[in-house]
Amino acid sequence: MTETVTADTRDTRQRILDAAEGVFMACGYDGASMRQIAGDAGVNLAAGHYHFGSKEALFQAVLNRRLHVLNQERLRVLDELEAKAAGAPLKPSQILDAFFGTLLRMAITHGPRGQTFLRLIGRTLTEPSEFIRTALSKEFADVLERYKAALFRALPEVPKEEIVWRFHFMLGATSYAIAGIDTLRLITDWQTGATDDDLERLAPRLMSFLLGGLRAPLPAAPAAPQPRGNVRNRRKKP
Amino acid sequence: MTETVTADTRDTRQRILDAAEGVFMACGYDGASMRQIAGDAGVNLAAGHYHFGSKEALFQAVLNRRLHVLNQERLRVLDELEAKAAGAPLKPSQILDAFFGTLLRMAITHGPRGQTFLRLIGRTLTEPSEFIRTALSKEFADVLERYKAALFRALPEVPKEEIVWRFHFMLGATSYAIAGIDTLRLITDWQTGATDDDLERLAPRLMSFLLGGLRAPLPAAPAAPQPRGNVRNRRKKP
DNA sequence: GTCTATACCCTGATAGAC
DNA sequence: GTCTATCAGGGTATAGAC
Repeated sequence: MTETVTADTRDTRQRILDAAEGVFMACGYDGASMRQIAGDAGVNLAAGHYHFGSKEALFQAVLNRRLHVLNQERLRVLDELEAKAAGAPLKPSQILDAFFGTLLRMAITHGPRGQTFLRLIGRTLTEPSEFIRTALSKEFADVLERYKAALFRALPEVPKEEIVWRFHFMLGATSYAIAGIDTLRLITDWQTGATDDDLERLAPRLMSFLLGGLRAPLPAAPAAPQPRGNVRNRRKKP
Repeated sequence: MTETVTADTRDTRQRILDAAEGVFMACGYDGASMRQIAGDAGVNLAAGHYHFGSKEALFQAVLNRRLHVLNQERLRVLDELEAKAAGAPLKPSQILDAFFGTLLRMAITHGPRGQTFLRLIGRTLTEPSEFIRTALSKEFADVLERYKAALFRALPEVPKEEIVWRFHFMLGATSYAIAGIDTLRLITDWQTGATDDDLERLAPRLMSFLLGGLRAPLPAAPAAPQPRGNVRNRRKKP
């Protein structure tokens, strides 16, 4: 907490970040406009550009502000688990809880803002813009590497390639569940009875599902498509 | 095939639809522009509005063109399975294959265009715009109702609410896996060795994962958070 | 019926006064 | 550091030529 910035400045930046978080969450990156963000934040349009330089940079700032602490926490929890295990492989459920549970817990403990960010994360992982992919890739590199390694050790009988795919699927189920916590209900037209504390009810259900998927029996043939009519599994590799 | 429209007209409409499919897939709804679509299609900017009325209507047309036949096929396959079962409940794996397998198979048999559409579907399910939700809700209503019922019968020991949630998660894992079939690889920075026939390798892996998740053991306590340090499961209900 | 040209608005971004 | 005024470009939609 140096005093390179005045208290007033910090407030402005913070207000812009908070407003941007909400607008990006509600409208997506393309759908959001700097004007609306500035309006919601109660600041001038130019303030956003002054403090962050561009819309892209603002988006990255919004993302990193919470994503970084989330991923640091994920690393810390994993460190703790591995220290306690003293060299023994962790249980898959421990690893999943450290990765996905930490995410959900953070959203709960951070109140409504945390939920907003959680949904922003869910949406963002599906946005394919180049710069977003770059930003996420950088931010996630260490964490994914560590967790990937932990899963390899935890499931030595499962081919690594399969674990990677399943991590992929788990990420998808999670971001989708999070992003659509109030959206998908309309698509599917199902009343899940959820009202306000969706997150606390979501967590255990999601974790069970993920664990079941991760530990599922391997697909019939290791790398061959299902026995159907027109398979084309000729590889081009020599 | 009446001749209310000339062959040339049909080509224009088709070209616009094909171009729109690609652009919407690549940029999302908000990110796509009518100018780019018209450019890719080799038609004038106004042609899109003439043939479809608006950007929203064009998007719906792109969606429904293939989504409708997909969902009809899903219903047909389910009918067939249930007829063959003669009143007995289906196996969960059959139901999942009818729903998700049909999707993946359609993408394969329709060639590169099918893959483009597949990814568009994946992206679209995460778009929160009001009109998209409405369109999807209408298009999916029957299919989801039928498959939901089939799953209830197939898994009588699992609470219905839980099945609904897990269907939700499966949709997420699938759309994400599909939408990110070449996107996520960059985020995760993993080489999965996949090149061209990702889809055929994806299908069996995904199906195993989904089935494992669907059949996972139920969460410990029906509606209580996991036993952790700082649980706050005091409900506000009286 | 089909396409061309254009209108009109909103976007992100900037320069310069305060 | 903050704000006003403005820019150039791209957004959707439409009036009117063929």
